[in-house]
Amino acid sequence: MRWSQIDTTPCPLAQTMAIIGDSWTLLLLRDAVRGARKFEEFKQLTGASRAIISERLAHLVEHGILDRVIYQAHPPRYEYHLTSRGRALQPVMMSMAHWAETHLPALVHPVDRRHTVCGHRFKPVLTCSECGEAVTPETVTFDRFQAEALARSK
Amino acid sequence: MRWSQIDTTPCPLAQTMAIIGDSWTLLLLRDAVRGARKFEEFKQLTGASRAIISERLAHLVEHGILDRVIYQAHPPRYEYHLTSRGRALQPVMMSMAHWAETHLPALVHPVDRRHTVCGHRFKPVLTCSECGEAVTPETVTFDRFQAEALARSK
DNA sequence: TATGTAAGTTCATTTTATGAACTCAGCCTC
DNA sequence: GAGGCTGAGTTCATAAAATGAACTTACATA
Repeated sequence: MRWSQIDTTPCPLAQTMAIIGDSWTLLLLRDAVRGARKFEEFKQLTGASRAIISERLAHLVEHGILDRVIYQAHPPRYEYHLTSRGRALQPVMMSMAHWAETHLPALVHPVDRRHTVCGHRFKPVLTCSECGEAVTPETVTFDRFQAEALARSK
Repeated sequence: MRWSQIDTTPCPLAQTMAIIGDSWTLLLLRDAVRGARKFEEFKQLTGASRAIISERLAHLVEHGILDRVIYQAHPPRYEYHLTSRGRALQPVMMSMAHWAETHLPALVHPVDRRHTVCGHRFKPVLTCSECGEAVTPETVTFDRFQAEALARSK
């Protein structure tokens, strides 16, 4: 199977990877969250080539993660704005960043991540929508996944 | 800049992507969480080519995400087990899967994700370690990121 | 008139991915 | 004891993607 056909599988992880799992794409989103808007800003901040930036921005626009809005008519110039769907990827990015801070402390700089509701510097904690307690790898089960894995591995 | 040099930057997101951001790698981890252990299981479940599986598993072992343990001496046969560092990536995968469920409902099957502490089917919610309230894109700031973005874009 | 800027596109070269076939070492069956 | 089967790979030719540099277009500024 080709990676380019990964978006034909109904797995939510595969679908998400099909949209944001390319090399550079998540860094474009990181910079969009940091406030980048323009083509040259993305180029500067990520360090990727123009062709990649061009292709990946178009891909994100196509999937409703970014909006391409004209900000000057002559000559046409565009900015890329995060949509609400794009902003909704922030938990993914925070989880990834927090994993690196915890498990690769020597390789990364610390992040000054503050919660404006309480004003504190915080760590992101994944919790259960029903009971509010933290969810850990030991306290979660994926019945359907496990059933499928068993079925497929036969 | 080449993607293969992305691991030289101190950004936590870039570091995480350098380890799990390759095509197929996250699907290998997904299947490891679902219980896959053996080379042929990973091949079956992901659909990637042998060369890719071989290379990516070695990469994950090298970065301490998987352990390669021998389970038969003659001929040598290995299993790949998630390490605690690997299991710690579950919040990342849950956030990604939940994003797809919310924003691409037509493309993915639902996930039966249960919290064993309370027994309920739940949605993962990212909360603040300090006040316990949900963290949304609107209630988080990244001062250091924003300062750097400004500095670099000058 | 010359230089600069923004957002791309094009192109030649280098790197990766893909699928099929091959390997190796033992096991299982007839 | 010959032939096939299993598991975990490796090798190879071909196809696809990434890279960096140069080019383009349409204006603005000196």
